[in-house]
Amino acid sequence: MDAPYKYDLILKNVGRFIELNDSEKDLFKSLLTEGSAKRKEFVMQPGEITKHEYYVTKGCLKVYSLDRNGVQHVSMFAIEDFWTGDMASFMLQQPSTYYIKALEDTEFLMISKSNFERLFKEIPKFERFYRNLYQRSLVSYVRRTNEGISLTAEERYEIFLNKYPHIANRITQKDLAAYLGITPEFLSMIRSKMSKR
Amino acid sequence: MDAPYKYDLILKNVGRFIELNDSEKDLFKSLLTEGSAKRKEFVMQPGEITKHEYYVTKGCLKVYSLDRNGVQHVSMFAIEDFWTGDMASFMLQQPSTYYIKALEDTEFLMISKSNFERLFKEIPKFERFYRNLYQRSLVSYVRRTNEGISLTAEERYEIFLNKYPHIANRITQKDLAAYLGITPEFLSMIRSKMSKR
DNA sequence: CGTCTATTTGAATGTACTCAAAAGCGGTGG
DNA sequence: CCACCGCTTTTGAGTACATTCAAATAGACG
Repeated sequence: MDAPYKYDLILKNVGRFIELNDSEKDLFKSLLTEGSAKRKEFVMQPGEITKHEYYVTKGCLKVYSLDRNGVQHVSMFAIEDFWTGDMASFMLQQPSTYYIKALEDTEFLMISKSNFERLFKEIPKFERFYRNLYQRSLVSYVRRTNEGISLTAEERYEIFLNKYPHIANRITQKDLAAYLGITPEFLSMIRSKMSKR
Repeated sequence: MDAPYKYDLILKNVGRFIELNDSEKDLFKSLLTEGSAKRKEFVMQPGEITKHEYYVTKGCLKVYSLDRNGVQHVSMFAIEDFWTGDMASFMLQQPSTYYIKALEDTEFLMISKSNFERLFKEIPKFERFYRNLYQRSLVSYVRRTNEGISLTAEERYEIFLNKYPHIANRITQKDLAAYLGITPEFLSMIRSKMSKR
């Protein structure tokens, strides 16, 4: 009951932007690999050349890097129905600078670089799918970039809570602080200040 | 000698990711409109529904918004060979929150929403072009987002100088400060501190 | 040349960080 | 099922980064 469900989920995701017939669906599915990671396990580490893009079907992944002072910075949290990975490393096939770690027992589907290319060759419609997917991601990253340089930590925290309440209540404050770009101590202060209102 | 050059430029840009034959080139060109803006002139203002995506062939555009305190935040500077616009507004056809203003006398090519759709219908290869274009933009926005939350203003300033020296020397410090997300006064301090080393 | 805007400089303030220590909470083994 | 251990969260004091406001100076454009 579990295995087919994964594919229903990803096909529905793809179906937002393109329509596939049965043989195309089968081909697409055949280009995917199943993967999983237990809580606290790494899916990827810096130095590796990213071999896959990931689509999470269950659980939660944290994509992050360490700066030269050893401080974590979270690029994104990927829960069910999220695509993730290190695009720069995947695209250019150069060593990644990111960690991907499971915050919960997690299941995902992966597509390798070569199957990604093959997908475009066999079913050109997928160019359209990814064009749309990236277009949307771009919109949200442009927004997040602007928020990062123009808003206070408190404002960014409130935006995150409103936009991703279902993520906020699955992660620790420490990880959320690393996503917001502030220290856990400061996030704690913000919360106590906000609760007094 | 000027008008044809514009199209050579954009065809070369497109040629990075897809190959077009002559009739495809002609069709593509026919879906573009030429535009221009004098220094200090607005190309777009908040409240408008973005009708076009822009490709700059000469000059420099500043894409920015005002926060509730009236402070400018620059999303990007677009010089020759840059694509720009307000993707969110263009994609969803909802009112923009951005200004686009010419910092120099600027010339650009535009593609309207309906021609954008038509382009995909007539020459599906363009899905691939924009898929690649957006993929690249995404990589740089992911990086910029991480820089915004993890680096000091001084570090972000140095990165900008190294990455876009040709832009840095065309814009004012005030505009650069608005891009970095700091006040012009603070950028001035950073510069004087750096020059003392 | 004059005017308008950008840039510089400085003092006072606010936002966010560092370091330290205590309190809370969750998972694990006995 | 309880007790312990390790990690997260809280709290606080002192500090660094960045802003605000004000005023002087420098530059650019008409």
